[in-house]
Amino acid sequence: MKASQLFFPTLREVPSEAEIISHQLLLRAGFMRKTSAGVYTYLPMALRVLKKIENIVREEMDKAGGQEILMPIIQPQEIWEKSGRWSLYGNEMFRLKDRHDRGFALGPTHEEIITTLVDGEVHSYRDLPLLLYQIQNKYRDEIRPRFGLMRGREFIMKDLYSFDLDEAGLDVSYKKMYKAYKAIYDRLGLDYRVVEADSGAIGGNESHEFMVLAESGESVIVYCQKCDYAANVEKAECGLEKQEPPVNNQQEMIKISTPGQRTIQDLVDFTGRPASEQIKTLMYVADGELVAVILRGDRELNEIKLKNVLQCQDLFMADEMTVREKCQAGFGSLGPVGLNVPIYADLETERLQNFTCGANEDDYHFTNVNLGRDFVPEIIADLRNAEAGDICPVCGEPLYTIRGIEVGHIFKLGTKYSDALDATYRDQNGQDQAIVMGCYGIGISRTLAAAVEQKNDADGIIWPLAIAPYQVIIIPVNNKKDDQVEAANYLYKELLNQGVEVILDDRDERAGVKFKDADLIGIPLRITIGPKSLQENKAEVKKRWDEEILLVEMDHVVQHVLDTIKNV
RNA sequence: CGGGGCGUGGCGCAGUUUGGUAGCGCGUCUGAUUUGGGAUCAGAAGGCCGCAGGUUCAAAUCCUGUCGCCCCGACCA
Repeated sequence: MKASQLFFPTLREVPSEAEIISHQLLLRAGFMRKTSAGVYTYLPMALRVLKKIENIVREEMDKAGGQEILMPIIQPQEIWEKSGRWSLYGNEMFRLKDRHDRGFALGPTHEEIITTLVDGEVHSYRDLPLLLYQIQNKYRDEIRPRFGLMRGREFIMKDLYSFDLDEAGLDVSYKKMYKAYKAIYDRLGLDYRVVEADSGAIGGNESHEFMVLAESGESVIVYCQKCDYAANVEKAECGLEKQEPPVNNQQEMIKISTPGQRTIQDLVDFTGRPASEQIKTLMYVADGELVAVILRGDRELNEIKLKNVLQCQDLFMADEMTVREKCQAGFGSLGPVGLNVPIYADLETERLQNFTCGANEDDYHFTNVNLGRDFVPEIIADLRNAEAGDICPVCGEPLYTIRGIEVGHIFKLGTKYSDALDATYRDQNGQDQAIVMGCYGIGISRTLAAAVEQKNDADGIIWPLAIAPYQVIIIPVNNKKDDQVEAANYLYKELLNQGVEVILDDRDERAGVKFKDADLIGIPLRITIGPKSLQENKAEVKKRWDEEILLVEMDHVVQHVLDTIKNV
């Protein structure tokens, strides 16, 4: 492609709306433009990248036995009501009506459709297992779309659904997908980690997320350097340190005056005791009932764990009015002692001795409080977020944290949807059985953004070769010099003949502009034809991720490029 | 949904407090000189100041409404 013909409107200045680097670069490099909040138009360069990602995904899905289909974006209300999610999905679902006032949704996901389809067409154990997938636009009316493609309201996703006879079959399908996903991210050329994830309310006992590592990632991962353990902090189990329980040295509980001290930090400053010897008390409303949660002062509650322990549908923090009514004290002076709501205690609190907590009276706290003696929790369970320095639940070594962008998620659905939508097959004994399902997603457009987020420098994007919009860009330094133009044209044609995806920057621009643009759009290999090297009948070859400039004999350039592409 | 901010040529912004002929930089177009990291000079085009009302002799500026966009929050007391 000749640059003069290529539609890639680059910007010198950073668009003010873009917050993170991938968003800025994708706009600046002329890959996309915003159409509406969280909705983007992909320009030719981005579309090429998307197609490459899609193709890698497609090949690996096919290799794993998947068959591609294409389901509609627009989905009837009816099937969502059957699965019960028409009401459950809430405001995140785009809803619309047709002229007959019938309800539809723009599909945020496709379990309903595919299960209905399979229910209609699969009747016998002979028809299973079945792996069906699609690459399709999805729609979620996010509360707050942000970070460009990272959290859009329209996005492209690959979703595969597995249908099996039983749990054992599901295990096989799941492992196939796990393997295929690893192959995909290896081929994409991105640094990633597979982490154990929360399968949440969906049910099923196994779930993994595929995380592209990046500073700006929205997910925090804990991982062990010694063994393979890695998990989303939302899921990571928090074990207790191996140290012996403290010797019993319980002291008499004392009430202390703490005027105006509300936060844990206030109390650390005021009492001189570290946050790890304080207890914080959080009040939640779970399915309408007020509950208290206690944690060490330096820990964070994990709401997902709490929700799992409480077995509730609906969970949110209580407002101060509600709390004051029930507890005679406001936030900041709450504590477990004498509290008339059920207490859910984090594991660690049992280890604490003589800790400090609110006295359920404004401006007063207790110190030397002890669990068991001064109050008794309803349940003691793992309720907090994992942190760096926690011990690995597998091998006991300290854990580290790192941030990642969730680009893939696989989980076992079991029979949740097949039960709800009555998708069954007839087994060898003539009995109807629920089909056992799994569901496996990859955010295609998000993967594009994640790649930029991970691979960039001050000059622009650095595409991995496997997904670069073009592999090579040829820049004649001065397109008024016939010998340069001629040499550039020669290489351009030769590379095209070899099937290399190449841009010839034939624009009437100064060298600086062409270099800047080449760096910005992130083409992996750059061939420069300039007067100095051309005199020796050589071209300069530079890798985008490398400073080194190689002088290559004109006759060897094509082979050199082919070798480089092959070896990376 | 709460809080904050912003809508002024394609992009980035100033002008709004104190109403009085709409500006700057980048980009675009023409010409010349240039040509190894976002050139220089000369000239030019391009904006009913988000939209709709209102106040006023006069509104980008004041008032009301509305739409859109961005940021923070909506969990750690």
